[in-house]
Amino acid sequence: MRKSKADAAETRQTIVNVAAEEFRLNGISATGLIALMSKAGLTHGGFYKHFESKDQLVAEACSSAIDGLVARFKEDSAAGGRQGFMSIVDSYLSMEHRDDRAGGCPLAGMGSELVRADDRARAAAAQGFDDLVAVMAGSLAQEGTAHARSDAGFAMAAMVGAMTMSRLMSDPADAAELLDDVRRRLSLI
Amino acid sequence: MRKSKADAAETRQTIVNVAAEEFRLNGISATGLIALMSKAGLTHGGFYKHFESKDQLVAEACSSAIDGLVARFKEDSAAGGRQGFMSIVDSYLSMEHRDDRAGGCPLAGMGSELVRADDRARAAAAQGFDDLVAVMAGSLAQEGTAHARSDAGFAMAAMVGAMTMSRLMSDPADAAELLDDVRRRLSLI
DNA sequence: TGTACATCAGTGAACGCGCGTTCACTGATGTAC
DNA sequence: TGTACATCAGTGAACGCGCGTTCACTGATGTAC
Repeated sequence: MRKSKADAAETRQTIVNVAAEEFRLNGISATGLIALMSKAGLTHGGFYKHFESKDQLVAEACSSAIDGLVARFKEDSAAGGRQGFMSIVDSYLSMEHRDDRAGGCPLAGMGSELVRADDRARAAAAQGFDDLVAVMAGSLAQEGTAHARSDAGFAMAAMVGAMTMSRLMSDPADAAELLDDVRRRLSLI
Repeated sequence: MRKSKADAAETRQTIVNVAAEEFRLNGISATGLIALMSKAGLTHGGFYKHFESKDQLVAEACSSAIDGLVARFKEDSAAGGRQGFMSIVDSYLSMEHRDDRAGGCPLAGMGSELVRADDRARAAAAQGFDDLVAVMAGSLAQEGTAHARSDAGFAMAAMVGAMTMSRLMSDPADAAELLDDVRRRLSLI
């Protein structure tokens, strides 16, 4: 049942998208390829027609998820300046983001697993962090903030940590309080 | 080959200690009980004489690692005040900590995995975050800082995020730069 | 204090299961003439 | 444009392996008398 090139490319993209969600939701090593392919509407045997290994998929799924977040950062900060910067911060540090692991920031969703991941995945994550920081720094620089880059790096690290820690807390009120504290503090940068 | 009560208690503690290291170093789901028991100098069969399940061990190992870190926070901040606070920050955001995953902060080492872990482990991690924040807030409060608690929560979240992100970076210089930026920023709290 | 027996920490084989990966096969797509 | 054939996306069974967990067994420890 050979599929057309267009169909095959679409299938491949579907697998990457499903993987990006599942890895963020359930973790990388806890997500099996059989369940993953089944979620994508396929049987597992065809996996290796698209990817050389699970590690390669991890790297691509990570890149894809990061690219999506970078795009959202750009949308959020369209206004530019301090206002653009704070739009990113507010959107990132929201309870909606906390409760949407599957669609949220991959650095918060898979952070500690990415540290141990394949070189390609780790490199993609590190590059992604830089890209996100660059978007934030871009907004800050418009205001002439002296240390836009390092301020943005600081903010991004704080945001990833706050999101991860907020998800540990069982009481949503505690989570909201932490996110709020961090949001308020970052507005003073 | 029954062992004395004292020996058995020591064995149990050894397993928890080895687990706390291995989980932080290699991840929770990537660490198998057979390898873990072997590292503790035992065969795997005896595991269930001490723990009811792997999940229980995860929770205990997490608590144990957190307790160790809380103790270090207290030592570091013995001077109290802003100086005590910054001693914690400097020690946490060091390259030595970045390169010592096995002995470092469990929130940074297993953060995204703990979010998905057993309720007991997640609760232990959340409690641990609170405990660490409490120590930092204690130091800040001595200076009469108005919002000691929320400042400490902000600092802790930023530290966990910065440590995790710094470990993604392959170039140690990049990692050091991020840690330094965050350290400098937190000194301005 | 000495003896008989129950307890149980630790051993090592075994369990069912899901993992990542491979492979022979199918049949529609793409290509060469 | 029509035909013959090679390509290859997707299927489903199978692979070896390591996982968490169970269990019969061993023999030193702990306890009752």
